[in-house]
Amino acid sequence: MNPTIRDVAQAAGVGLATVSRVLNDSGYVRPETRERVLQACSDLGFVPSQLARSMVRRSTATIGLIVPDITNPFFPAITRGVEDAASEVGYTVFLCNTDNDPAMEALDVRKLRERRVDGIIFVGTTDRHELVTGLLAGEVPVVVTDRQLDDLDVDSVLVNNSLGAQAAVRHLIDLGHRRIAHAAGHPATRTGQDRLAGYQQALQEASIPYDPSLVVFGEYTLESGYAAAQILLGRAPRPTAVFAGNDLMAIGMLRAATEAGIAVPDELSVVGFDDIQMAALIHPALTTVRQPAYDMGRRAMTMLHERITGGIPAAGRRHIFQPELIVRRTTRRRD
Amino acid sequence: MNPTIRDVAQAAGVGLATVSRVLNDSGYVRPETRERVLQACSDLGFVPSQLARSMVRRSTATIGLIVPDITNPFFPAITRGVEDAASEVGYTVFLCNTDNDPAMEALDVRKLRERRVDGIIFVGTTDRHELVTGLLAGEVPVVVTDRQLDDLDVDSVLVNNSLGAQAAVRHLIDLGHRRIAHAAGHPATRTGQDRLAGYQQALQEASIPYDPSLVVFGEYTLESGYAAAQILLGRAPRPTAVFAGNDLMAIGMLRAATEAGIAVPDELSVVGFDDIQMAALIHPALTTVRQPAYDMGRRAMTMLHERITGGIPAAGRRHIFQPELIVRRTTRRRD
DNA sequence: CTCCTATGTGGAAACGGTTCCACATGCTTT
DNA sequence: AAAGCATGTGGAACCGTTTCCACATAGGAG
Repeated sequence: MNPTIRDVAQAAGVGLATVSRVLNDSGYVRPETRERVLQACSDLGFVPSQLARSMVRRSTATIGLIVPDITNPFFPAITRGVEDAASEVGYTVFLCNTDNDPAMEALDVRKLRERRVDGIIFVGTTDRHELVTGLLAGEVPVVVTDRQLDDLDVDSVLVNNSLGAQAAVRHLIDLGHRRIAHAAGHPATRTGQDRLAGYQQALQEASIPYDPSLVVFGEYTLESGYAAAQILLGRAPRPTAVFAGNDLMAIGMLRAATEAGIAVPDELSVVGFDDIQMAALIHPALTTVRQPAYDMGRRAMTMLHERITGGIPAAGRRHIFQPELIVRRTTRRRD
Repeated sequence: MNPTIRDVAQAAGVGLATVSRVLNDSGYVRPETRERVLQACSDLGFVPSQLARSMVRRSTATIGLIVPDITNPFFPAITRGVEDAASEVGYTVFLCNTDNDPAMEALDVRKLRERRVDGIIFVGTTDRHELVTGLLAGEVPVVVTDRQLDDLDVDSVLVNNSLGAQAAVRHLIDLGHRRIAHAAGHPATRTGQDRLAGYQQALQEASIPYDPSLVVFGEYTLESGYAAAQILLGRAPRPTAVFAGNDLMAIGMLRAATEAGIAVPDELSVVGFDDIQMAALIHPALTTVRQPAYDMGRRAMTMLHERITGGIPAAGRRHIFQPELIVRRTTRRRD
């Protein structure tokens, strides 16, 4: 059994309150007494119970991080950013995977509330407004990342998806492409909608008519990118370029193109979104739109911390990162 | 403020103990009473405090997962395995990144102990025996994954690294290679040592003399693979094949080879280790030795759970997975 | 010399649950 | 009729901290 503060007090020949004071560096303690207490602590191998502390302090120095799937290469970087920023302010993080399953999300939120986390960061989860509003109503600080909840007054860390998509498509247009397909993300996600909107916007600016038959929806997975490519590359005349909803889909499309004997970038240009580590490593290296995932994680955590420690106006704040086009080897001028 | 069990009791017109009983499905409660209590719970939006529960139950249904860096593509799969298995038995997991820094590890362990986790899973962390023995002495259940601590009686989930390395090198030998280099992992890690030993063993079986100048050590990173390649490909005569300590290093070597104008697999065969997702996606697709990361994570968690709930003999158990050679496109018969 | 303040210390209540024990009721068994 | 048991309920102690308050001492100010 773990020794308690009482054991320490007895061993050091002092009262409970005194031990607590040296542990927390609060109030007056004679240096000599402090020394005796510290000695007793290490003699007994005393490890204070954060549980007991949390009960009375009504805060746990703990946050919940809800991601769809840590195995998806976009999320580890965000997670790491959150973790690092959390560590710096003494917080520990609970990790939850939901697979975008609303039931799972609700379960995780419940678990986190029972554990009395000081706050929750949602990253790229389904848009279940009720969940978040419930949290907000219960006065649980929340930050949402990689997902825009428009009608909700919640702190968010976002990337300008529309702008990123525009940059990607403009790049293709600048290279002389006119027949540009889009393998979009899930239509129910704001992220997917915004990128699609950016795609349309860029086309419009270049006076290229929007052709719905060149847009197919997927689920941000490699497989759905592969499937989307099979449809899109079958269109006649075949598109000369394609903008994918994310890197994983782009890589799936690359694969489909290779199998179909379509050379990239010679016969087909491809642009992704995210700039996951893999993007630079595949062959040919993927042209993509970079999201600063690590920094987004960090920012989400610092925003959450500010919200937790108060002093922040009640209104939901938004931090919007600007995406950046990274030109590599999957795009090429059309001759 | 959150309503407490007392508020619920009052609202339902019953005693505290009764509320507790319906919450835990324990003891006798009249169905009608149960209904009233449940109603009061949802009326008040009552969320029980796991903190208070944990204090008296002396267990938190919480575990700590310590990984070097979630950003390293081998770890998300393990993490997911742990998480899934943990969820299934009602546990929540604290995630800690250490960057293999012993000081960070010690800090994280301390934090986890203060939080009174029911157990800790170490994955691929530095071999700080003192840390683990300290935990064991303090009767904190521990499982170690992806790291063999020989002289310690601790539960472990391992892969037969030596066997995997042998399979890789034998594959190269079967293809007619004789001058086979090894870009080894960090020499201080058991993993690195075992793979090196497997490499040597395979050479010996084929009566190929061991040439120390063909072995260079790295750190399991892409950069160190790149650096290792620069050294190894400079040896004369140039090796015709190389076995890398892990996939990341292999990919770094691929890159170095490409830059040096050495064609893979025509002029150089490369084998990796791990079979991270990326391995199948790069070009040419990487021949490698597969570790079942997700299953290793799952197994680690179930072992930990068995240890926590007791009934397991005191001796440290080992679960050893067999690695599997996956032949793709970076290896080729030498003509 | 008294009063006040700074310094130092200990006791007890509180945080929100679980669980042991006592007690009440209505049957069945001897 | 008394005893025993199954069912149903409530009170109080306890888990290990923090924190408020009371109290003690010593030195300086008036």
